[in-house]
Amino acid sequence: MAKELAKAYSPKEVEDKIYDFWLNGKFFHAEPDKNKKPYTIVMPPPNITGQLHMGHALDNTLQDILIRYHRMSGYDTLWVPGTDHASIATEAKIVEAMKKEGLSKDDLGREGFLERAWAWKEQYGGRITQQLKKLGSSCDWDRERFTMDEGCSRAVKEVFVSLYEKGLIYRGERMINWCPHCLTSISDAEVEYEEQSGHFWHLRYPLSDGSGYIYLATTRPETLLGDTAVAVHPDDERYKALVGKTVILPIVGREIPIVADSYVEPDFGTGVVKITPAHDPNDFEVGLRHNLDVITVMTPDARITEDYPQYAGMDRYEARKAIVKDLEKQGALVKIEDYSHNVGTCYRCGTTVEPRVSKQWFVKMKPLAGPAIKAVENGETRFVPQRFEKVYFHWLNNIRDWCISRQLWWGHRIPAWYCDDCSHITVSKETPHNCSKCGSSNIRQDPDTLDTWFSSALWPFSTLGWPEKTAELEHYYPTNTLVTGYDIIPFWVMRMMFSGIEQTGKAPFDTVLIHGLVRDEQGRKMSKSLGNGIDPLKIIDEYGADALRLMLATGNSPGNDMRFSDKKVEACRNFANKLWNASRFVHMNIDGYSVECRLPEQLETEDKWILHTLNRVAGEMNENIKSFELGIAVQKIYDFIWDCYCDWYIELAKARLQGDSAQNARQVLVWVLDRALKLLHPFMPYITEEIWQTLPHGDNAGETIMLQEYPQYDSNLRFDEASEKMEIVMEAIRAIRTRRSEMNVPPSRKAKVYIASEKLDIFKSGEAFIMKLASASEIELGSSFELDSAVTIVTADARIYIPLDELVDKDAELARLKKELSAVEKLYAQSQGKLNNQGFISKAPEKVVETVRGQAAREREKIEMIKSAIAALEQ
RNA sequence: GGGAGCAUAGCUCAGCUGGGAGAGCAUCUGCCUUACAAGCAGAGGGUCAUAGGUUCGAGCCCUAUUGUUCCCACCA
Repeated sequence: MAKELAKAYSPKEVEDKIYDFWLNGKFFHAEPDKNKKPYTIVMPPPNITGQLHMGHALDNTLQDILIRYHRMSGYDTLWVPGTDHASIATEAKIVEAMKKEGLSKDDLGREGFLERAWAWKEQYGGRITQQLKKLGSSCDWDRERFTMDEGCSRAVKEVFVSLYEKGLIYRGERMINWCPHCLTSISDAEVEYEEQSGHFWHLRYPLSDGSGYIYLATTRPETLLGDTAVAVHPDDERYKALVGKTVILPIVGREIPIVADSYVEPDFGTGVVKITPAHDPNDFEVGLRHNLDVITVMTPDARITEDYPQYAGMDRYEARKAIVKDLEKQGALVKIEDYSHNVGTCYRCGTTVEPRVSKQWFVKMKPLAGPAIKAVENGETRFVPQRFEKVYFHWLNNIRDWCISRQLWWGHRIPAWYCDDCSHITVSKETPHNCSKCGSSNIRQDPDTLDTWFSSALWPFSTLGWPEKTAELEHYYPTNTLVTGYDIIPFWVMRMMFSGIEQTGKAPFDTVLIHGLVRDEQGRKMSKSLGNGIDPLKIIDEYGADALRLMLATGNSPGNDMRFSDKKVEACRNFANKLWNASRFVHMNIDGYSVECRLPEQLETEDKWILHTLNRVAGEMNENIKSFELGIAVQKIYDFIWDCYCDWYIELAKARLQGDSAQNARQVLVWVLDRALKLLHPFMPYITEEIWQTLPHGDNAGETIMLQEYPQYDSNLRFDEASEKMEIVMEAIRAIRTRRSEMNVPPSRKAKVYIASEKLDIFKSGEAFIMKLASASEIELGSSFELDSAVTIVTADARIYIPLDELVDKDAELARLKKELSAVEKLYAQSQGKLNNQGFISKAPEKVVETVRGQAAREREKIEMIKSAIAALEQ
């Protein structure tokens, strides 16, 4: 059922239609099939608040390529899509939106707020998945999940309780990172450090005994209010005598001890550090070692507490100014120095974090990290590229306990209940009514929720039904490939690894394919604040999803960042159009004839050449894709379609389509196109499907290219000899074209071509092609010619003459030939040099030596050809 | 302070386990050759950052250097 194809490919008219066709056909859907090997990817769930950006586009393009490839290669292929509730990011957005209405969380209350959050999820949660569909993502939408859906919630409780019972989750008062804007704790991984310029305030604290001062410097004078000691290094001779004495804290007037602690670097500054255990993680540690008081001087939103009436209510920075001023008044300020240092900021809102002591829930990491490290060390899971192992190992080796409680409402509520009567903590999967210890019914659930990554860490198995032993879990777990950017290895990959191993005994995937960032044209990170983000949907709208996908897949190697540019997408769009027009050509020549997608029995040299080439490409592509060299793979089919199929085979076929072997040519045209489309399909799914639909197929072909068998290398399609013959003819054609072009002879000016060669049969069979593709008016073959004046062209296999009399300058021809001769002689000398080198002959592999011998032989032949051409010309 | 990446044509980048440097874009020339001007046929353009080393042979491996980007790190 052939149909008319439009003149230029128009993705807009095709893509949505095809996507619906795929959806209606349920082609993306997977059911566990024990007879097939599974191939599974779980999609990194985008945030429900998110919009599709280039990073998603890249991530999902790579996944879709792998999924489509494996589906076509006969695997039971499952791609699980879904979204993440993204507790902190979503809650922040909702709070922001509420603020515009003059509402706060407390106005709505927990219930009201959650109602609103779910409504938000309903409204925006589907947006990004819609956008993913535009890309052509072939995920199983019937299995779409959400990190807060029932199944995931159940898995979260299961894991929390089990880790708690094993003693791997505990509640404790620790120094944590606190975001004064989001008003919640955040984990170490969620702190981003940035260089900030600030000051170094040099202060002096008077010794209590009035014997003098101790000098120190700080970047945060406002924390002075909470100082409970001053520390020096135990070996520091300058201060040895002072240890054990006390100083009077300026402004506050508190008497605090001078302690000795090796944390202090004697060489830095004065070698004295003020210790504020409540507001600095190191000071907290020092405080523990010396039993110091922990005095919190700031409220959760980083204002000074009521305990210090002169500063109460001021935020950190106002307080800093005021305190510096007061210090100056008291004469405690010695000097101010400019200083730049690293400051931790909240990765969501950018606010400078405030280290804070508070009671939180933690996951004990050491016991979990070990097996996760081992799984990569022993190859159960590997990183591609391998170097990212180092990032992974580094994080796990230096990991500290994971703070998992968040002072947020949107998220999985911590399944812990506190007893008002006996203060026992009841941790349970089911909501308890009584304290598990004293039986009291006065129990209250912990108001906090879990870090959003706690649920995403379970994603590879929670989405497959765990903790139930479902058929899905059985069949599809462990999953195969995890595709993600290097930036979330510490957030997610690592946590999925230890969670998967701890809960299921198996690492959640065999391969972690890491890709880089998509940057803007100038190489900058795309960001909202720079406003340099490029909307993938706009690009799809303008150039088509296939063009975008091709651009993202090409010229990009695993783990490396890439730059986005319209120019590149345009080039990819042009390729789509090229393919489109090639199939238009095929249609023009098969429509009206009865053509099957089947190779004819009688294959011509050019048929064998294209089949041979395509076959090689198919073999290589399979290898490349298996080793995740997707960019290399797609480049090969791109080159094949454009350079081999369009620029050569179609042109060669034109010469035949009028003659006796037209029917055979039609079949080869169709067959090769069919195969090429299949090879290309994972990369450019829409256009390949659209074209494939219009072509004749074999009887057993299904209704979609998606489910065709991915072409494999086939030794029956190897035609070395015919290919070499074809290359000889092609080389002659190229050589003639080059010479004509150099002399500015337009194609319309045909000229007779004389070919002198020992391989006349080859040129004889290629006559028609030389006529057509090298603008020959007539061809004469012979062993040698004597022409008065002619353009001389030499290949390794032939001397070719074109009598373009008025364009020929005999001396110039001679000069040109001599120049070429010396060039070839130079090459020949190089080859001979190698062959004369005993080391090369004895140590280089036989294959390489053979190649060089071949080169030398061809160079030798070419030299002979040129020499006899020169001789002929000189007569 | 520790670690990693990158440095190849004017630009953006490929180059898989070492075996005679590639693509796209840009530039130049000539073409409406009946699928495609989003095209066709050609051309020019590279001491593969620098210096050593290993090897019969290095863009690729080793060492050092320079430049650049990123990640990690509690020097107040």
